[in-house]
Amino acid sequence: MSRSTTQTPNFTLLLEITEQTIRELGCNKTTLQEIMNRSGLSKGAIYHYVKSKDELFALVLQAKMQEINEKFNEAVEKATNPEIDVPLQAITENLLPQIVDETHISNIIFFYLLAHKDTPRIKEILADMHNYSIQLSTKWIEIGQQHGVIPKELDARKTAAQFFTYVYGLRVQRMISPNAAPPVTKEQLFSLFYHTLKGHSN
Amino acid sequence: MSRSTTQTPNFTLLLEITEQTIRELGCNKTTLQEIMNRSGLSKGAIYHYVKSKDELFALVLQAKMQEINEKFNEAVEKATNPEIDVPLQAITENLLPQIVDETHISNIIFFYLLAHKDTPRIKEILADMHNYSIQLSTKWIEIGQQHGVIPKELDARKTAAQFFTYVYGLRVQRMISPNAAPPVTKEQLFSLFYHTLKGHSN
Amino acid sequence: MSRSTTQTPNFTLLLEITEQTIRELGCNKTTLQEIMNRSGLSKGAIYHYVKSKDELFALVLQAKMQEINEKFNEAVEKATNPEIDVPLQAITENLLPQIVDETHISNIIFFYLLAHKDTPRIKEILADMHNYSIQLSTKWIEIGQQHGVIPKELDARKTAAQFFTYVYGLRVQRMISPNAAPPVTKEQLFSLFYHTLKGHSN
Amino acid sequence: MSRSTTQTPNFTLLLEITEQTIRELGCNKTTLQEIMNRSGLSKGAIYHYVKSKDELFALVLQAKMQEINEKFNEAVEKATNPEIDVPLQAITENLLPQIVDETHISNIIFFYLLAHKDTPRIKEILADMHNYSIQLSTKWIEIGQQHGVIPKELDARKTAAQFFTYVYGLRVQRMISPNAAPPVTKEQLFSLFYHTLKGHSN
DNA sequence: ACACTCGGGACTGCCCGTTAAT
DNA sequence: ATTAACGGGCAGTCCCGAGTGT
Repeated sequence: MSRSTTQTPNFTLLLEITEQTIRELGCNKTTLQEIMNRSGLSKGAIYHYVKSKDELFALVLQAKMQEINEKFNEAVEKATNPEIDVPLQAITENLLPQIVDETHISNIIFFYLLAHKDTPRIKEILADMHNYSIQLSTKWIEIGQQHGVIPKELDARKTAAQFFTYVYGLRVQRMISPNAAPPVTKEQLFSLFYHTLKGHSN
Repeated sequence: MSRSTTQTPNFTLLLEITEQTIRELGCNKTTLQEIMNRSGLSKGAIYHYVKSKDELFALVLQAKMQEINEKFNEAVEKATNPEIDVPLQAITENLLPQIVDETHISNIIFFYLLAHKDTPRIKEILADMHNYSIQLSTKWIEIGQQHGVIPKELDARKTAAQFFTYVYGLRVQRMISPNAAPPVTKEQLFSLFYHTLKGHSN
Repeated sequence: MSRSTTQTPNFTLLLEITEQTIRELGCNKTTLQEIMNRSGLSKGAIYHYVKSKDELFALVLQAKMQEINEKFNEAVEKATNPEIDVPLQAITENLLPQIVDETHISNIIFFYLLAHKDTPRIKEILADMHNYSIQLSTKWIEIGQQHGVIPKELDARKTAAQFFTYVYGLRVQRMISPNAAPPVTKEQLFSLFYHTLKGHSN
Repeated sequence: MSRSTTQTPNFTLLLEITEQTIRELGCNKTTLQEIMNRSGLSKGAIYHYVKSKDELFALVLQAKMQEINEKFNEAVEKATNPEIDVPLQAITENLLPQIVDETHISNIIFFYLLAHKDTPRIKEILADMHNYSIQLSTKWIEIGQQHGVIPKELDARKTAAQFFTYVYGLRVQRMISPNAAPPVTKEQLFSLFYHTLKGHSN
């Protein structure tokens, strides 16, 4: 899949249709047949863009991550720009929930892929996704440290990892009992985060 | 499936074979055909005991939980018996790792089922499993409180839930990057646990 | 199946449940499982009364025929009793429609069995059913002849056969296009019948 | 299924094999497995051409109808061509028996489908088949009227419908008791036909 | 580069019927 | 007379690749 391929209208369509279908039917019931019907693309066409159904799903997930990344970079730019006074907490309030509270599609795809991790390609994508998240989070902590909001002696990367452990836990819990656990509030998340920070040097 | 059915030799065999096969091939590649070949049972026989492949997997998981439960009860009996001086920590050391460090089959099945939670029956089993774990953990905390090891003002159930959130997170992380995250040691787990206890009243 | 068996409460129940289920779901979707669920009988119990699912269906059909037979005999009794003046036409008007206009279950079962006639047992039952119908009809014509309503030179049996050929045709047509063919009125049927009578000596 | 698909060698093969198999084993015992074995086609290949086993059978039936249609058109051409002197009766003698005396496969498939008419698709095909037959017959009667062999005051379509009712009846009877009812002779059929014509205006 | 038809093979779940035991 | 346990066949679904055209 070349770079240029990524921008093909049909490929974009494919991704959108897939996302929409997963949203409606869930991953398991989203068959190639359904995607074919909805998109008008043929099986051959789909497999021209993508090596497997799982990879297709993974690409949808990646696209979602891209979006978050862009928003993050914008926020970072503002935060690091001394001219603009954006407290770190603002980032937390706007951005973190998106990462955590993924009731939406990313979460569904994520756990679908997790169950298919015996496919090497999937495992790889999953690991990438994880590293990417950690990276994002790390950077964010570092900025906090620069601003003096987070103690500088912390290992940013380790802290990020710790934090994400909890986030994963929250996601699982939400999947198991969606109503039992109320959606995480900004406040909870924030306090949790600082708690993680202070607690462990691990 | 009546209670008596559970003890049928063939049913026990079925569970064992399934467990073994999952261990070797993973959930996705564990086909009914393979189980049929290995166990010598026919498809009809299997479906006599079980309503679907997913339910079969879920039953293996439940059986594993049963084992843990029994061990737990034994431990509790010793812990509550004043004659026998078994410090609470012993439970933690022996039992908790089993719950958390499930590199083994339970974890694999768990995440397989999580990806199939759109099947109502599976969702149900998953919720049961969760509640069951929380229950176990709650009881364990309460014993700790009776022995004065754990502060009595804590809400045992909430604490247990908190704790398990983290445990789930650990499991996910281990699945994504098995080598990145080193196996959780007893000490870590114990400290984590007490940390959770102290931290939140949430 | 002994004679006594036929009166067993469970057997009666079985027949009723089956009939009801066929009425709701049609023959093809009426599975043994469904009948088991509804009746509370186990598979073994059912197979104690009946040799196969097809035979079960056939028995329901036979039971229906029994009912018609009884009504017929009552009518015949009245018709042959000189004291009671019941014109032959009364029989025609009340009884024939039941035989012909079987939008109801008998028709459904009949054609279901027809498609399974390669099973010797079914073929046999079907033939019985046919002969039985002809017999009934023959007797009816003969009564008509005794009363002078039907010309005596007709071969009652052949006429009955001819008549039924047409009736079968009507049933098929009704199944293929239920709305196209309007329900046969008493008048039509009666005229058809007399027409058949007059027409062929064949 | 596009028009071109219909001429694919494999599709033609599929139809032929299916027909042959039904001829040998009957509809119920004609399994996909058997067709796969005989044709060498895979299940995927078959389901590429056809949506279900029933549809496959229906297509065989349609193909048979096509054949009759072509023969009919040839005959019609000769009959309407004043140069060629072909009495109408010739058509009747050669063609009608084919329609009626279907001891062969069409009849078997027809009643198989009739028992599966709860599938909407099948019901549709069945209705088509019926209309098609009526159309054919209607045209044939009209030609007869033009040639002065059949009284012009008859409603051709209604007469055709009446006629087919009887034909269906004959088919059923033949299926129930093949030996009881001797194969319909040309003479019988012809007489029946004219009888139908004269009798009803209905 | 892009698209599609055709085809292959694996797998699940369903369903009917049988048998051993009681 | 009734049940649980069991066997095995079948249809339909699905993912995917091979070959073809454009």
